[in-house]
Amino acid sequence: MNVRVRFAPSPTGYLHIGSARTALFNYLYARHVGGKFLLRIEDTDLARSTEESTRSILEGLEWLGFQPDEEIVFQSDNADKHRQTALKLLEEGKAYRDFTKKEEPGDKDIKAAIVEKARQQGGDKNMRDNPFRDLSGEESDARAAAGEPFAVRLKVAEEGQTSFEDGVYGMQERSFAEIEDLVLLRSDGHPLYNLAVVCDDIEMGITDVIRGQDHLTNTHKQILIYRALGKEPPRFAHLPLILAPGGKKLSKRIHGEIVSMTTYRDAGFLAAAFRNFLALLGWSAGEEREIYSLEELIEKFSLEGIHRNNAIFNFDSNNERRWTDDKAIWMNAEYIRTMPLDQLIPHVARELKSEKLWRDEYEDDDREWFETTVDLIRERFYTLKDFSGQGRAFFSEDFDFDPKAIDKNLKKHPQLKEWLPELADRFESLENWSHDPIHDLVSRFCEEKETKFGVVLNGARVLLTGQAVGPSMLAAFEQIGKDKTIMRLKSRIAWNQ
RNA sequence: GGCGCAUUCGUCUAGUGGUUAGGACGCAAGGUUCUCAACCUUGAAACAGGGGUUCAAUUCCCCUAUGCGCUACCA
Repeated sequence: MNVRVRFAPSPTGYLHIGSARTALFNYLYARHVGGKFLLRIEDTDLARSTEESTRSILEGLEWLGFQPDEEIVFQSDNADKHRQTALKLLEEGKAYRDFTKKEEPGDKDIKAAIVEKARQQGGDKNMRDNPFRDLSGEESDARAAAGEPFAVRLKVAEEGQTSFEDGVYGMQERSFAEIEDLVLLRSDGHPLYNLAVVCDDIEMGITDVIRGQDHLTNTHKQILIYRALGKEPPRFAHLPLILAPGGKKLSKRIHGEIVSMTTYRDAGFLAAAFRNFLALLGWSAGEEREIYSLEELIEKFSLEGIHRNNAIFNFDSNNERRWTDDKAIWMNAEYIRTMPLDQLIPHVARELKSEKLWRDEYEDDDREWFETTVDLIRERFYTLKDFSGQGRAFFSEDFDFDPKAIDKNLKKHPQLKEWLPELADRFESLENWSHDPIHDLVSRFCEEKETKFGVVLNGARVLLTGQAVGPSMLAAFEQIGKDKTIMRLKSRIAWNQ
């Protein structure tokens, strides 16, 4: 049978890191076995679903490169079918009408109220004590005909258990005594999650459900629905969760933007690097290496390599340098400095365009210059943003001077105020503007002034790039070019700051 | 409260009934250097606790602790 998997987010916020990894694993699994990767938007909770969320999720997926193989399914479009299915189960006696009045939510937090109620009921709760469970068909029909509102509940058998072999967690069993007669249809006719998921998964021909471990107990309920419908359930595999530092829940409300995929896209991460990072959060190929291309991930991916324990996404919101996981930052830097230059170039171009630093010549006449420059400066960059930030002076005259750099490398050596313009004069007469002649000239200049090479070069670095750190100055002179080098060495702007 | 899942360096993880418990990030020290990275070398850093089983347990079993999940006419 051809494998068909789906990623099924509910559009109640942007694509967060846990969902992104679920999408990744579904994608890798599908590609590994040559199956299809589908996308379903679970927007049945009209009150909380927004189009904006849907758009944001789609954007996140697009950035990561996970395009669905078939048309996107919107769950709300199938509400009628879900309803029909519930009614069919009702007709067949596999479900029943519950005429209990719907409880209005109290003032308290819904979640807290549920836990409180559960605590009071303890372990003694009889899941089959609903008085309408065994109501006669005639009476049930009559009350419904009279217009009395009802919810539809699945009639779970008294005795027995559900079981399934989870692709990650192994054999899972649950006694019926632990499963309530779950509501399929609300009293307003609205189909609920478990029903909708099962119906759609059947409809879409899903063979493997790979989702977060938070659905582990739902799976038993869903299997009951499959059975009631006379369908064979798909295979299931549940993924460990991604937690915040300290092992706490990673939440949009508390942790904010840091959990959103678009944050990483906008912060200058490469999708390839972030995918790679995500893949290693809860999965391993069992080897001592960290860098994997998408193709390699697809080739090596297997459910067996997925861990059972939750992983912590490490970050420190009080530390600017550690705003997100160290390893993610490292991996992005690793990609930036080691990936094939021709693959990096388009990303840099996009960044420069968005910062208005792009010139069309970079694509034709100055293409070679552009490539060499990118190759030179990428060595110490962490994100694509650095190309328009730290690397700005290579692409524009409009760059800022780092005050610390001025103090440390310029003002500490007041003689540089005379020396650097003098060096510029010497450069004027240099015919061959390339590394070796520049080196010889500077080194003779330093001997003459009886100063260290570094003093002059570091001073020049501040005037030429505005930074205290950067690539080799000799290479920088060459790349920035003779005219601009001379001009910047003579500039007084930095000195006056 | 009930049910379920989990527990190897700070973090991501490898691994085995007998290992100096390996790698990566981060951290520290040193080397290199025009700066900073990169790179190289080195270092600190872990089997949650208690019982079993066994000649031998980090590995198998049980208990405890801790964390997480579920416990809705949410998804």
